[in-house]
Amino acid sequence: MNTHTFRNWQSVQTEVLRRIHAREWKPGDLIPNEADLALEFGCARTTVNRALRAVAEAGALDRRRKAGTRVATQPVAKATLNIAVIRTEIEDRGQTYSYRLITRHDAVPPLAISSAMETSAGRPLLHVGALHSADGTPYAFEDRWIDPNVVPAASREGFETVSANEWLLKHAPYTHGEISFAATSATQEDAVLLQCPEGSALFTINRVTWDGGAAVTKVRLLFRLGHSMRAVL
Amino acid sequence: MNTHTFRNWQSVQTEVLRRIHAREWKPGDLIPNEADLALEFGCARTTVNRALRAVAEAGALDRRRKAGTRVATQPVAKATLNIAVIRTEIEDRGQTYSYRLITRHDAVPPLAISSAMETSAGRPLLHVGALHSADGTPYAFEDRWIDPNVVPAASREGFETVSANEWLLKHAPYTHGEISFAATSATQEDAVLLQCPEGSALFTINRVTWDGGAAVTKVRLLFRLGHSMRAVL
DNA sequence: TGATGTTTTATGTGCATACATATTATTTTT
DNA sequence: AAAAATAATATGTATGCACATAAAACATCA
Repeated sequence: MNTHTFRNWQSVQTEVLRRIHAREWKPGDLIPNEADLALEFGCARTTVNRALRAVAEAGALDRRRKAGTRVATQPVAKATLNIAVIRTEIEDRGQTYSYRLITRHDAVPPLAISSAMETSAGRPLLHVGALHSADGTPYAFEDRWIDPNVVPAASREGFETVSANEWLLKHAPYTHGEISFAATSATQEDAVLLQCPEGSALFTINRVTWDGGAAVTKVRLLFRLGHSMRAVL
Repeated sequence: MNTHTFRNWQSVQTEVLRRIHAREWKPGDLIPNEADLALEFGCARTTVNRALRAVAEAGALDRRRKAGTRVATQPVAKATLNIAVIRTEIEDRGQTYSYRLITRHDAVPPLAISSAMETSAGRPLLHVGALHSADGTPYAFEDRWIDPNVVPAASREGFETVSANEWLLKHAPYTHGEISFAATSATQEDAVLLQCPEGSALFTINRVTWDGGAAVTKVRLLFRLGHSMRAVL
């Protein structure tokens, strides 16, 4: 049949994807093992392994030791979002970025914040509010809590010219984090800041970043109506 | 100094991440080349390569042939979203899923749709509207256009019991797609369907999937207020 | 029958080696 | 001095081999 040989892992990957796509290997099907495929493709098992691993990482194959490799039944689409600094996000679109600090003070956070950050309830944290604008129009409102015990340098930073969004990325390392996206209605306060009607649908990002066991910061970003976040599948 | 050897790529990866995190290798820094690291870590260059490749894929390193490997200056956070079928999304939370087809007919789509799908302006497509519910309460409204030329079988499918969301994943292969997230205000029609106040902030997903050069389907998913989409960083 | 141990098997990984390839750095030529 | 050819170098990848590991399949025993 196919006398052609596949000399590199990319071409093996392409062929594997083609077979999945052409339904030669149907969802749920167990595909031949690496050794057999290597024989068929005329390459080393290592090469097949590399290709199958890549396809599996992309979500189209499920692999388990001994059980073998099968075509994913629920090809859970994996979208990789690139979350950049707001300033560069705006500048990359060719718009002019401006920034305005609104509040910056130490305060005891609401319970929702202290429990999400796993800090003791009564301990004050650094609270920063700021507005990011694109071409003069409000773009996003940043509402952030920072733990000064975790990032002592933040207490000495005014955040008057550099946003916490940007400053933290540069000065506060983190090991992991959680992010969530939602739609929220603009409160009266939000509406004033973002210069939009009260009740507007705002795209909202909530993020908590951790450095090991301690929360570094929790931020809520409110984007003006019309904002959308894109990704490829 | 460190007499310890790193025998596997995961431990090398951990050590590399530690150094980046501890600022031993600062953002922008050129790190030692693979051969030197292999020597230092007491393992093969292949192993170092595997580890560095993984870290680079995660976004913390930038690698270029001959130029070497350097710590990413803009650690653009990459969040990987798992977009599942709505039914399983609901069932995985232990809720009861129900589905109701609202409309299904051939129609000439608005220009916004036909141009996004790159179909000729006047050609009718299959239009499906359906409601997904969790524990009896409306959860998401699905507004979908399907190209019957690309998925002929869809014309023979009633979508009365199986949602297009689920049916397409099983029957219509795709090569790639775009997805975007936004917040929109509920129109009166949306409000009735989702049983929420008019003007409510709805989390919205817009997705177009392609099979090679042809658009398979374009879908708009409106989620009830309160819905959020999570990911880890 | 059910629990427990053993074998088998497919994937996962490490290593030495060789060569490929993209870039940068250097040298030569015009 | 600019352009072109050439060398040097770090990453990228293919291969054969060996062994690790998880988990299914099977056998054994109470």
